Amino acid sequence: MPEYVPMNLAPLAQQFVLHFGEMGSRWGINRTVGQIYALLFISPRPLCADDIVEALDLSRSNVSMGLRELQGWNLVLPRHIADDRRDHFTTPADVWQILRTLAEERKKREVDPTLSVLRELLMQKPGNDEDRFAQSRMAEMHGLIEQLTTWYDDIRKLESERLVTLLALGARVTKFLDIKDKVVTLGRGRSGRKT
Amino acid sequence: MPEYVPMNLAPLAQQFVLHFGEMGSRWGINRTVGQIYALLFISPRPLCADDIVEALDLSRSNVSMGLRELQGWNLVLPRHIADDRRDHFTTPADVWQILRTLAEERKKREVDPTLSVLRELLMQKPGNDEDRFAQSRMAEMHGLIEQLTTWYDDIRKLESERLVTLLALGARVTKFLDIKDKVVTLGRGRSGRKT
DNA sequence: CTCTAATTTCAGGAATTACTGTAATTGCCG
DNA sequence: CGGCAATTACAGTAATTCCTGAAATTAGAG
Repeated sequence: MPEYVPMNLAPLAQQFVLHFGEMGSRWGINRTVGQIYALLFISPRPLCADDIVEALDLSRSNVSMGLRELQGWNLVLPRHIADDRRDHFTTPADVWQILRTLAEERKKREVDPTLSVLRELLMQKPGNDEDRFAQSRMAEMHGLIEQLTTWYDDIRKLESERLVTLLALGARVTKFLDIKDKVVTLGRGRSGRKT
Repeated sequence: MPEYVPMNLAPLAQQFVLHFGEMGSRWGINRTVGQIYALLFISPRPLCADDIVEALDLSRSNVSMGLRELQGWNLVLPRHIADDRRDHFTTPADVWQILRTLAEERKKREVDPTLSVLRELLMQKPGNDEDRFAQSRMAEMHGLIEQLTTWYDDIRKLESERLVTLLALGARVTKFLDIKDKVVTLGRGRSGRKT
């Protein structure tokens, strides 16, 4: 339903903001939080809460809660503006930095808790065969997540330029490994791993 | 609130199932869908809807809807069982395959729509300077997503063993590039790219 | 310290999403 | 074709999440 939404926004900006609002629910944030983020992302200068109220026609307190949530995700930063007592907010300029933040926060919320539960459950003694099977499945899942997070820990420190290079290389990396697969041991800091 | 939940499940399985239920909301699925998936994941044999009703104490129709949703995600597959008219369901055995499916489906739901909206908005003529700035931001976002999806398209075809190797290599790949960064052009199928 | 602008908290109501039981449908078997 | 088991659609209700306006709090300026 294309419910009427009075926004004081240029058409391009408005379409962008509305899209982020709609996607919000799929991304685990709500509509207004999505809209606030989108607005800040495309804004050429930091905005204060009242600017956002005006642009998106939300209540003042809703904007306050939305900004708080976005700050909790480190996706929005307070930025002081000279000669204005009101807080202003921006999104970081570098989109690759934004990606890193997003990855970090989603990992923290969406995978770390599961990893720790899995570790705990794998410590318990199985009561019967069903349990034993269940634990073997949990072990597989645990192994996969560990592998992914180890890789992520390795990758996340890369500065943007490097990361782009690595992405551009993509799957072609494995071509190397065919020819010369001892390289896997090349720059290893720590000693042997289980697998 | 640790609301009373009568599940007919071994303690280990129950803890796992409850955890998936709680995480469900963070993952964009609801509690019961999370629980159903968890149960199938650790079950040594395919289960039918009634088994799930029994194990999790949900209504029959709720289970039906949950299974439908999980099938929509390709995370759960119907599996016919001899001499039983009822449909039975499993999760795929290979966790790496599950990861691939998950990535595929999340991309389809969470990034593709945004990519296409961005493309569309970038075609439009800006009405003023604000629009021009907004478009430059959208172009940055678009570039990032394109880069990621290109990489993903490259990676997703790898069979599990290769993928594991690539993950294990991690950031060390870039060490190579320092020494010999012409390799970037090695196996390129298509001609030059913008960046 | 007081006054005022800015922000946040919070309780209640609105909107959305999830769940249930019943009724309808499907499809297999004789 | 019935007849029966299994599944699904759906409407009503329960639960959750979201949003608002009013009241409380915070913080700077004078």
